[in-house]
Amino acid sequence: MTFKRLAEYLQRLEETTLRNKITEILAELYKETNGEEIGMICQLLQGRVAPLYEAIEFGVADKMMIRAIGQGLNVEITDVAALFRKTGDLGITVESIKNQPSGIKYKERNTITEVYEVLFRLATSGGEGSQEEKIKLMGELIKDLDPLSCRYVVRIPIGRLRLGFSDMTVLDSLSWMIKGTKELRPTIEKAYNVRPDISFISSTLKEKGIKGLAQVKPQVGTPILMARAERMTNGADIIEKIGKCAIEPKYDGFRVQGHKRGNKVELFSRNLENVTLMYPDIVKGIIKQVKANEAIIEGEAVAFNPNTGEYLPFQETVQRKRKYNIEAYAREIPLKLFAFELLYRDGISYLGKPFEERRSELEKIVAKGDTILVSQEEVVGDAKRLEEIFQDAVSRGLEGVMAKKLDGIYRAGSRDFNWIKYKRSYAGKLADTIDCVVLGYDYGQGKRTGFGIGDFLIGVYDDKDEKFQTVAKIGTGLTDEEWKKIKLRSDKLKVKNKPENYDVDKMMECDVWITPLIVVEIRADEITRSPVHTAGRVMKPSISGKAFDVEVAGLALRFPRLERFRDDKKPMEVTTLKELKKLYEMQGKK
DNA sequence: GATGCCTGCCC
DNA sequence: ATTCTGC
DNA sequence: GCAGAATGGGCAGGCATC
Repeated sequence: MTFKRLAEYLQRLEETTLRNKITEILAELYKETNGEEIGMICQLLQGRVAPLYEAIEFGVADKMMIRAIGQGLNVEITDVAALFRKTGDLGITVESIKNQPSGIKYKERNTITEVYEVLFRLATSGGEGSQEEKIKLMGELIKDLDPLSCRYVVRIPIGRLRLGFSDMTVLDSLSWMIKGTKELRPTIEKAYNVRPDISFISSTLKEKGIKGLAQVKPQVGTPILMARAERMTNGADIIEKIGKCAIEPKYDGFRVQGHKRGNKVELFSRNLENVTLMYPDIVKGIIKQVKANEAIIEGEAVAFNPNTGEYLPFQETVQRKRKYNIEAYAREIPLKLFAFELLYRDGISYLGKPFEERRSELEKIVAKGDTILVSQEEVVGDAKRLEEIFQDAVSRGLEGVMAKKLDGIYRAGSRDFNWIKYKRSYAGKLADTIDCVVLGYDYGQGKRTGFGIGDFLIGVYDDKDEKFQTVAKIGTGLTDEEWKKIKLRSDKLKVKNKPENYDVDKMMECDVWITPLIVVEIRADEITRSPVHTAGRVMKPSISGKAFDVEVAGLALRFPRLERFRDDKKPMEVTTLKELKKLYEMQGKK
């Protein structure tokens, strides 16, 4: 099949928002392919050339792609960037440049296989000169392909196909290809969950039918898609939703799935990256403490201070995710793994077994020790007790709690109410919001292009410096109507240059600056130390004296979102730097 | 070797 | 991560 | 309620350049 033919299908898909229709069109597309092509197509639709658990990344995003478009079409990079700002989509950008009369002929016969192979080479290129190489490969593709194909070939590496469907709909459509209905989706999904390789799944279905997936079972060494939790904001709702449930603390670390066979252990991140070499302490812990020949367990890894026994904030924990200096960091910032799931053990899959059974089996196979701790849990049947546990968790400095449905299966890859997270920041206390002033905004991408705004920069006031200093950009919490409204209001306040009394890092520069008059109430989970936000930040000369380094990091907001507009407040009444510093200090001692 | 920009991946 | 929206 | 698409802060690491 030609890539052009695929592009025509993608255009049809992009034009409809109806998921049933999308499913049908995809099935129609598959019918035109052979077993190899369907694998490549499904893989490319994920914006990749290999499954997540293979360490093959494009290493190409917006900036590199802009350079590739410039080189491929012989256009100034600044012009490409300008058009991108306007269109909010690099696919549309390249297509519209390509549609301008240029006299350059393009081939129409590139096959999907050829395009896939170029993208694969691009993704596996590395080392000195590799950026030039990637730009060259991408540029040649853009030069060779027709305008419509260019739209999609550019969107694949940057992972923004924007077709209105993703993995789950692809699984539906594979069912549709075989049966003309979605009835095989559960079977296909079950296989995909334990072998998250869409190329394998789709090719197998095409060549062997649904029977081909019968042998796909959890396997040590192949990561299983991780379950995620829905959110709720109070104990009563949780009990009403799932009844009697198990409550566990919610730690602020990162997810780890551990695979053990004999004395060999592999670790995977939530995104299925193989992270075995990064965490030798967890590997040793699993070998020592997990009493099963084969097992797949899951938990949250959190760093702690070995001297005080206190758990460390996320910003320190995450430093353990590294490629170099591993042993030194492991000594300085050791990890504990709070195990909360058993997914597989010695030939038996626990994915479809109720939580209580997974949990009791987990307790049996994890021996007491220093590194792997089975997560605490309490089964509760009433909201009052749930709230008590939640309050206790919060006072211990934890993020909140997780509630797990007692008879719920492990819903690999999906987010549903078998797991519910109840976080501190949902509780809606005034202490978690601050008032800020809008300093500028950026043009949006995709859907937000139409609004002319995608996010806005906010700051607090430092009455000592008499400057506005930044704490976050806001890109969520507004309805479509509110986006349109704030854009209109902002444009009335537009100024040509960044005002003198704005203290903004280069990284946070905005497309449009405005007079500081719009006041917003912002919710966040936490105040963190920031290298790029300027609230309270102090700089010092760098070693060479030619640049500046951060001496005291600024303050910023973690998971910032708009709570509401505060038209009743004046800009001079927003939170001051002094108040923000106080809030930061207070959160340390809860 | 220092710096800056960019990317991918944690949340 | 959070949030909004079409189906 | 699911699935998808907008968007956040901030960490390490790769590569290019000064």
